[in-house]
Amino acid sequence: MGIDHRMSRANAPTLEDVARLAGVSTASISRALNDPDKVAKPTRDKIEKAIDALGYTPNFGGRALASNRTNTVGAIIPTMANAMFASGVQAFQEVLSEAGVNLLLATTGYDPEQELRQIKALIAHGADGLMLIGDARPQTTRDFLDKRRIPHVISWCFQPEASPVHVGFDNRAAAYAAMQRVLALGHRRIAMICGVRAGNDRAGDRLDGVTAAIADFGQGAELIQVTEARYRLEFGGDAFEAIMSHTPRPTVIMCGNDVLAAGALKRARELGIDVPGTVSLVGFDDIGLASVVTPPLATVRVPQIEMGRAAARLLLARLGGQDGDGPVELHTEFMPRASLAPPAPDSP
Amino acid sequence: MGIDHRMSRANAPTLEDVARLAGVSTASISRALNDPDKVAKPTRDKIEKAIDALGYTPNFGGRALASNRTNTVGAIIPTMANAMFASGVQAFQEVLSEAGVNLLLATTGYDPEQELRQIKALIAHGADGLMLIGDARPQTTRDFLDKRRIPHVISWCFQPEASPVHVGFDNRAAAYAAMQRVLALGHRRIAMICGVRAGNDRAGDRLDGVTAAIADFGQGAELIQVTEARYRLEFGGDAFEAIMSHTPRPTVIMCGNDVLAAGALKRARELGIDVPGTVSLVGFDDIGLASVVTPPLATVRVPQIEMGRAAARLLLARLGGQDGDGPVELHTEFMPRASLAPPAPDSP
DNA sequence: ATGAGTTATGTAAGCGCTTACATCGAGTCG
DNA sequence: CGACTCGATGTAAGCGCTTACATAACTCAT
Repeated sequence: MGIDHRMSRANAPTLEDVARLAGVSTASISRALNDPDKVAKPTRDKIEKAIDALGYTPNFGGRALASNRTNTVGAIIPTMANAMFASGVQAFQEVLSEAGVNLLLATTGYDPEQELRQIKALIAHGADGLMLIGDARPQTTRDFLDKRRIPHVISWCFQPEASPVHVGFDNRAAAYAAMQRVLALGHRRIAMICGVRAGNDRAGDRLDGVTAAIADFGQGAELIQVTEARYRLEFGGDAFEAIMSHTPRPTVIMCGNDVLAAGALKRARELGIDVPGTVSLVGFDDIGLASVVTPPLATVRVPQIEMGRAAARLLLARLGGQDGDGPVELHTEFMPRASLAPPAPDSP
Repeated sequence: MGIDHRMSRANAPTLEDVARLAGVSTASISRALNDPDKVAKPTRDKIEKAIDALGYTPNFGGRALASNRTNTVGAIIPTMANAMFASGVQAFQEVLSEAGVNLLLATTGYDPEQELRQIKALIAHGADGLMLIGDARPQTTRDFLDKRRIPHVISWCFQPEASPVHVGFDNRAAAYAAMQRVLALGHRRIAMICGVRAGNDRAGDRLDGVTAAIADFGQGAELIQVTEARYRLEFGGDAFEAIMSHTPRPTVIMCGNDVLAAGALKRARELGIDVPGTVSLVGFDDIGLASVVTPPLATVRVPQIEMGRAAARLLLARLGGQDGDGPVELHTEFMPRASLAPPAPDSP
């Protein structure tokens, strides 16, 4: 390894090499690189030629040390296995990339301790700022972000009293609206397969929205069962099976996200339970999956791409010293599809 | 921004602060941090106490500059929209994380120029090494990797003559094997929806495998149509529709990946074409989607997680100055599922 | 006891870059 | 035409860390 270093160092031209070749000072080159307007055109040309001739690229460590910035930001998400985060992060990265900023990515598996560990790791690795998902995190973590004055944005959630670092949508309101649509179709016996709520405010908010909509609706509507399940196909299936093995059965099952709903749907097929004939299914997120399964899943469309982009823009603004125009609220849309139908007429 | 810097600097304790408080030299602290065995236990304890008291964390730039390492590696993948890459990258990142290495992530959208740009960006941002997907890249890019002696691994592909930087599976062989299985069922009129081959060796390899298997099989088997399509649901659907609107129709369509196959399946449903009654469909990759759609997709299982892990291990080994045990070949498995059945008896 | 060998610590020289400040020359204006 | 301004460039002092080398404090066989 020592050898490697020496070799790469030996190979790598430094600012001083460029300066010598171009016949200017290192300061001018630095300026030409970082703030071209400060350097006269002819000088800039000489410098450019020298840089090309040597194949010079600035040394990252030197730059970071002197300027105290890395032009790198971190994103910490629960998992990439969920297409929703994957596409959001992709959009996030694309916007950063256009601004010459790179992305450090880490995952937590929905574990708050893991999140703090990753926050520390990314900061130690030089991230200038962070993008985090959701609002549920221990005080320790909040304190760390505050004390270290770490520029960050929080995405995938939005509360009426959101702070300027938030960019997302109101999970509770979206779930409330979806539930209203379902109630309007005539459903009264409702079950929910909810994501694990510990350390995940979105899961809790979605349940709250469903609960509140049912309560506000009245007319005998009732949430007869709630099962928590980790966001994986098979757990969605297990939860579905558990719910359907109880009497009375619900006429509709609201699911914490599309993965759970797809798992439920798959299990329904395996059990010979007709969807939506026997029971309707509603998902959340509208990932690609939702429209490909049979029947297609009714769900809530979440603007994943736009959210990733908006998060990137807000974070870049904050890093640039501006406030950005946060908080940013994005809107969701209920997508009625064939997995949702009115309850069968013979169900009381 | 200037103010921000001054503030964060003022707040941030340096090695010297710790040294003063602990009553030792900065060198000892550096050693305690990077190579604890070199420091006696009592000294280490004093240092630890001082670090805790000050809340010290090493400054990234200083460390990178002095040691010429960042403990950061980059991964450049075509897209995160494909669950296959998403889960591979997740596994990659998890292994790195355990080794205290962080991940810089960038995407190319399958564009070779974009790949080179991202390689340069990640290197400029201090990546010690890179993980790249596939073997198809312009000479310019290869030259850059060579001249700069950038440690890297190449994943998602494997050729018999693979170099030690490869970790993946043989796309051609996997497609060949799948095609053999399909031929054994009795199919003779075959079509393929192939990924875009420009800048994507895996797409080409898969087509080659299919072609070769058909040629070797003989017995009147014929590849009657090949359509290239970008890896998106709707393009898979379009290709399916185009293929099925020609006569003679194939009895089976091999698809370049599961996304194309799922798109084809969706379109089949919309067109009222029975799968597998009228035409069988075979995918590739075995992403979660494949087993959730109706009918479930016959496909080729690719060890995404294990590939990500193996890539990480190999890259870490190479960064550590060892050769690692590359190349690493991983194995695929054909997954027969309901979207594949023998051809209808009335088809000639 | 003594010198060689070993281990623990300190000293100080950079790593490559940015940037405050100094300098210089060429306009501009009274 | 001299004082002054202003833009372009150079000078040089760090930024916080690692590490080669020097030094000090041991151990232990002789």
